[in-house]
Amino acid sequence: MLASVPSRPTFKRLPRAVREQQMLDAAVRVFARRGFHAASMDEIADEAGISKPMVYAYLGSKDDLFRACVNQEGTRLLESIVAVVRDDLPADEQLWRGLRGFFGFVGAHREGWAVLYRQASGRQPFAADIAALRGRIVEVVAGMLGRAVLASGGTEAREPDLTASAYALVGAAESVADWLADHPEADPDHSAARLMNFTWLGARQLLQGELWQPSSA
Amino acid sequence: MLASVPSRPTFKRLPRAVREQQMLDAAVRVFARRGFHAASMDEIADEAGISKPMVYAYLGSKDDLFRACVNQEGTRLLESIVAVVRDDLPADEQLWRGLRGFFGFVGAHREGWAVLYRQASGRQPFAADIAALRGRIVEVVAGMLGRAVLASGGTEAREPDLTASAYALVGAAESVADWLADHPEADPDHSAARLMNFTWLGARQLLQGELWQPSSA
Amino acid sequence: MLASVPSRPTFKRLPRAVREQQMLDAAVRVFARRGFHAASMDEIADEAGISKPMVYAYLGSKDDLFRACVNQEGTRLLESIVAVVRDDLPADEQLWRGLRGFFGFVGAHREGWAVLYRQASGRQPFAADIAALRGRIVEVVAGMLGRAVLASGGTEAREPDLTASAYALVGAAESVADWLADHPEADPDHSAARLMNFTWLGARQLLQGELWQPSSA
Amino acid sequence: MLASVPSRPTFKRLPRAVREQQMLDAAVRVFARRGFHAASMDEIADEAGISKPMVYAYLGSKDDLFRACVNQEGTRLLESIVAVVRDDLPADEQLWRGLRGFFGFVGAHREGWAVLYRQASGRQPFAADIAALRGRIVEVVAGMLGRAVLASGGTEAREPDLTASAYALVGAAESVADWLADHPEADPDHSAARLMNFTWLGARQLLQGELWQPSSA
DNA sequence: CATGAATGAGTTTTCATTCAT
DNA sequence: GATGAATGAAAACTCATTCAT
Repeated sequence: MLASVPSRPTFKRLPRAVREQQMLDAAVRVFARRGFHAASMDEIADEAGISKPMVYAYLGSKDDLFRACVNQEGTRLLESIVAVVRDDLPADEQLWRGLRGFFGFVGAHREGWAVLYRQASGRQPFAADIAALRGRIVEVVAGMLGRAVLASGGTEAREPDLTASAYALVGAAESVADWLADHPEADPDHSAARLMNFTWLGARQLLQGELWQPSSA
Repeated sequence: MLASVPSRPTFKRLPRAVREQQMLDAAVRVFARRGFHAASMDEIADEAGISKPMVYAYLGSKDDLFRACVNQEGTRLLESIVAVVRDDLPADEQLWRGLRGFFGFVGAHREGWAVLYRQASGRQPFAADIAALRGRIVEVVAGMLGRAVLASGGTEAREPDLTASAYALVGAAESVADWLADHPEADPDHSAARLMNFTWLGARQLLQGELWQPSSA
Repeated sequence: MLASVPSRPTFKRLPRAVREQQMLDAAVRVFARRGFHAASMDEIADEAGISKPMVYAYLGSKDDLFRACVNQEGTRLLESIVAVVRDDLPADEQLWRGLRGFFGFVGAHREGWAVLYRQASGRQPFAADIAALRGRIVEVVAGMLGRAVLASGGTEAREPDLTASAYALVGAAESVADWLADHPEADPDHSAARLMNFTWLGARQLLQGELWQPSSA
Repeated sequence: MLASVPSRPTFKRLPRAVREQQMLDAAVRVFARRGFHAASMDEIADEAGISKPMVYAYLGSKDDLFRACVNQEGTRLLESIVAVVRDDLPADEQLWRGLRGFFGFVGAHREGWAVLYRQASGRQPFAADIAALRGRIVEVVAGMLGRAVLASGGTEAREPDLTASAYALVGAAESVADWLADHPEADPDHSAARLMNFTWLGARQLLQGELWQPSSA
């Protein structure tokens, strides 16, 4: 154990898979820190400890690279949710676990979230990727809501209503998550619980037929 | 008659205030269309039908210009909400009107909304401005929520809870607005009502003390 | 006349037309000197005594710029030929003048010739422009050949034969011109005369019906 | 039988000469397709089905490689002509065979021809190589022309005249070849015959002393 | 008041070339 | 013998910003 070779960090000639992952991680950090446009390939290469041509050789153009980041983080996010939801649990429990998974991801991967939400949502070429991701999440959430309504004795809800409610819920979650990402001292589980209550009680009332009516036109 | 003032159409030489407004409006459009970084001063000048040096002379650097846009649109948004809310109305009516005001602004000024909300891209030098403005909006919404709760007989809610709920509400509203924009056949008031219900019923239950509790962990 | 202002070369703020011409001329020189790919926009800007962004502002991309060069020099070449050919002259005289115009241009505008022939002929995006230019020249030459044949008592030649002969003649001329461009000491008129003889006598014999026949398959 | 030589298909580990030839052929194709500057060593290595370092190990730098291509194709072209010309044939027959050999090479090795001829792009470091090679070709053609003239009873022609005629002939041939490539329905031998006639009759007349004289200037 | 002309600095991207295995 | 990994250098193109008129 003693007098071993002074282990310099294994600098050069790593296998492709390793380097690619290093680059992706560096890219996520830099995109989150600067935003897509302000991020420079130079800075990303620096952050990855590699030269720029390697980034291009392995991951392609800046757009390709960003898309790869979005896909990676998107997949991680989805997995964070899906991993904890189990079909054999009661509906409310499913929703609760999904929310915790979501907020847990945001709390633990601020950078990934910034890439997905603050960078990609608005930008033309990537908006589609994000929309697709959000669509998949909405689908999952709508399914959970539907089962939840049935379970709590409601009549079967029309699908458009469920989808719209899911959009609202996902939007609310995104917004809260965004706030969470800027407040590291906040507790993700607390946010999850608050939103769960909001959602669960409101949705239950609403979908069970109680309605608020505007008193005037 | 000869040598009289050559009456070129008085297109140009507008008073400063008018020109500044033209520029700001053009800038809002371009920033919304492209995002801050991708927007070029050239395109903004073009959109305003004026030459670039004028933009610099009147509104200063690109950063200054963006800040001016944020302030203008933020003020407009706040006014859209405040203008329709009247303190002497019942709390739920206030919330309903506020929501419609908000929805109305987002629907009618998507560009302004994009500038205010979508540009929350992290560490730009004016991120503080945006954060402050979003803070003020959330504050207003939180205030409405709080009064609504009190009015409907709830106990006074803690402020962080209200703020978080306001974030959720704003996020839900934006998400629904996005969905609306993609579904022109849908009725905005229907969406507004659905969100109102969601909010009102959920908030009422929640803040009146009923709580959903996780059954485990 | 005396004590005039020491006329520093009028450096800056030239009107657009002048600057554009300066740039085009510089570009022709650099493209001729280095070839399309090896020519850098930096060097072109330097040669024009202007900064790179001006080149892009006025003439567009490197491709655009090159195309502009090709068009300018192509037009000049065509004009060099057309300007000296007069329809009321005998056919052989027309051909002779056309050849002299062609070789005269090449002798006087080596750079333009290099741009047209050595750079543009092979390169995919510009080959079409050159093909069109060559087509127009061939057309003119075929017309001259046709009238020449008629004038010297031949039967009317079939058009494909004329076109093919014109292609051969133009190709021959291009090749000789290319040689000429590399031998500044050579006399363009001498080359013109030699090719004229070659063409005129050969074409006359050929088109009057005399044929060389291979003795074996 | 166990532990015998693991018979991987003997694809790789070819002897050096074979590999070198593969590389040269690939390089010729790529240089012809893209031109010298636009051709990348990557594409050449790919086309040869080998890795880049091998190209460098066997054939040296890009310049070296191009020079090798020029030499190979030049030799092949010369051989195509020389192989079919036999000194004991009549002069016109020699010229005819030479022409057909030339045409045959250009038709069958357009890539080689492009490398040799179209890349005459001025001042590259190996312009000298190309010029030398073209010079040798022209020399051969000029020789044939000269012998043809003598054989048909003309006075000995001056060498510059022959050289210039050879340039014209080569240029005419290339131009016709280009035209042929665009008109697949045309008969190559027909074109060859037409050019032979053009050349033969014109040259005979010209070099036997008949001259066209400009009537003016 | 208003603008065409001009540029320094920085961005993405590519390429010939070389090591270490 | 053969190659995947790696890079320095340079090229095309853009942009915020400023004079001189």
